[in-house]
Amino acid sequence: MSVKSLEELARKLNISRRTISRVLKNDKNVAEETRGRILKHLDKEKYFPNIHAASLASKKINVIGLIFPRDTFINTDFFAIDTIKGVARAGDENNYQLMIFTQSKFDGDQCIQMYKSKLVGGLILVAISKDDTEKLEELRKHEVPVALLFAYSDRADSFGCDNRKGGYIATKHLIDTGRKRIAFIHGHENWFDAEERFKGYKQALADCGLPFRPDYVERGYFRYEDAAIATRKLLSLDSPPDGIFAANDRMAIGAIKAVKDAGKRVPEDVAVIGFDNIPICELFDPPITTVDQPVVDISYEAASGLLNSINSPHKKFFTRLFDPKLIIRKSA
Amino acid sequence: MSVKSLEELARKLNISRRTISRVLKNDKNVAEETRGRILKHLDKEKYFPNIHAASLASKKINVIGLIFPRDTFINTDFFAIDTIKGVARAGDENNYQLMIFTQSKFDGDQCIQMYKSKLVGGLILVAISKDDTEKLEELRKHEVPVALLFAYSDRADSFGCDNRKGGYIATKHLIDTGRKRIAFIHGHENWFDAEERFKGYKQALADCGLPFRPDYVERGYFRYEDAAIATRKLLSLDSPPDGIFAANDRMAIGAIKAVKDAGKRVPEDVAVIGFDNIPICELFDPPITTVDQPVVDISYEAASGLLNSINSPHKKFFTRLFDPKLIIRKSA
DNA sequence: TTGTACGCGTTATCAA
DNA sequence: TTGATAACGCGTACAA
Repeated sequence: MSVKSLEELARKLNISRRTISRVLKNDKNVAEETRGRILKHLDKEKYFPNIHAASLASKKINVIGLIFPRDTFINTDFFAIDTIKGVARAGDENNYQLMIFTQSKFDGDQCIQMYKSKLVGGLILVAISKDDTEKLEELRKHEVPVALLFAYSDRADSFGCDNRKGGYIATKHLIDTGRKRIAFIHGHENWFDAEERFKGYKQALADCGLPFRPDYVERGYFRYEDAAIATRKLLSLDSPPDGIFAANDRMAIGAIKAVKDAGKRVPEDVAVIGFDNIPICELFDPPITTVDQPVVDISYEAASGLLNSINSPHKKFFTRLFDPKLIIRKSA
Repeated sequence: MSVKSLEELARKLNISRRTISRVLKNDKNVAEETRGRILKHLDKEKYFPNIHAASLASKKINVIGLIFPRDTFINTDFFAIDTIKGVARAGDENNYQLMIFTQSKFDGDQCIQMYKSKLVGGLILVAISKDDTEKLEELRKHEVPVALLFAYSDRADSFGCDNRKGGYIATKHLIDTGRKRIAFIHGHENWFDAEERFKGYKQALADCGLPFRPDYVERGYFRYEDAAIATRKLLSLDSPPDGIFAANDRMAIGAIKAVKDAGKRVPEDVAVIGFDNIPICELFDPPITTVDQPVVDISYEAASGLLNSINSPHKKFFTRLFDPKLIIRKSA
């Protein structure tokens, strides 16, 4: 018992489309008697408004897109779900649907295409690299509403974790627990987050009067194998570190493995702290001390921000940083 | 330099909309000279067809929906990304976009709503429980094209891993490596997968002439804490098991922890095998032997199957099972 | 080979 | 309070 259009309903009830539309939209300008009659029919007739017709006529789009470039998946897969949760929640609350796109690498033209063809009303770009950030200019020209998630630029509203602070508190924790020779395992070049964590690391060292030693910095490219290699290198130094801050948890795991393999103990001989608080941290042996990013919250705010800028476009962009949280477990 | 409709383009070129539409659709019935002229303009004018107008006119929808009930996220989060990858790939290949919905619990009405309102052309339902499977009848009545992913019913095409075989090879591996007293840590009631894995477990025992002992079966509800409790219980038996097959990796981790905490070694004293091959397995200490489901492939096929049934609806449904693979690491 | 004109199912303006 | 009617932008049967 379902009816395919307002028109059909209207004919059945001998009432104009417009009036039915009014009751559907809760418009008050309808006689109670008429409203009742329509509602009763609506109950048993099951009418589903055609979204395309509505969008076409109203020029409104209740869909936002979430873009995951696949080449960054290596770093984002573990929080993709939390991201989706946060964005979906904001969407639900505002009656927006969520469309997900995974691109092999960030593709600005495709983004413009999706917007211009009215597929989406705006886009959330997840963890695009510094290079990709340049391409935002193009999107801006086309007035595509955009929110950056875990990426930063002055060409779009940006949402992320205060990674510098995170790097600071991680390093500070190592210092506070008595470590004097603290190494840093760096992530990718051109990656905002690792860069900021590195700055926090250096700042903490400086604030506490510890020297910054370039030989205590190795690249691990966010991968645990590379972090293990980096760690072996660090351990073979004349004066090996007694604390390691890895720019993400995956690398912390690699570091811990390397330390163990070298016959040393974590945290007694070398303390290791990570970043991200991925699920494995809690289950690992030893449980990994790390820095937590409130991914769901950040994503929720990014989506809310996007919806906001869809409804009231602005030219002046902002960056919103969320506080990271130290999670102390056993590895440091 | 962008033009908002075919109409506008047509006026600029003094050519009818219909002809432009023809070159856009690669229709051959266009004079080469005309085609060239149009293409040249298209280059600089940047025209993006309005998707809603197209859908409205053609009655075709190039969007499929992927539904994740949140109450099952505890078991699905780790493969959600792989699922999205597989589905997105199938979509890309067929020019379909992907829309994602996370429902707090499976909501058939909302599914019907999305289909009837033309938001999506079909749906992939991920890991809905046996109970929810009942609600499919309603979707069928409304002729919603549906593919079940990691769930099974004779009311819709179903795609998943051959969990019984998986349970069989996991148990068989324990037996083959000399274990005689093999326990099973069960998942949730009403969960297809755990049930099937359990059947495989029993089958393997039977085939190898080992007795099935009800006291060797404990529920772990897919959670690692509960699995740890279950394991403690198992270890306190008069004749404790020397091998444990946990219905998922999360529980395998709990089991391993409990075994270690009891002062025993894995795998020497108790071998532990899991299921799913989640990322942590490889990184865990010891690395966890488990059974891998080809999640991306299964998802890809589910999506392809859905697209297929959108284009040629069928009343007779099928179930397609994919082969699991034993991944031997150190825990068993 | 090209073009006309109607239909798709809404929204929204304006008049009754 | 209600109802014609014109958009919205594209697809397509049919005609030229």
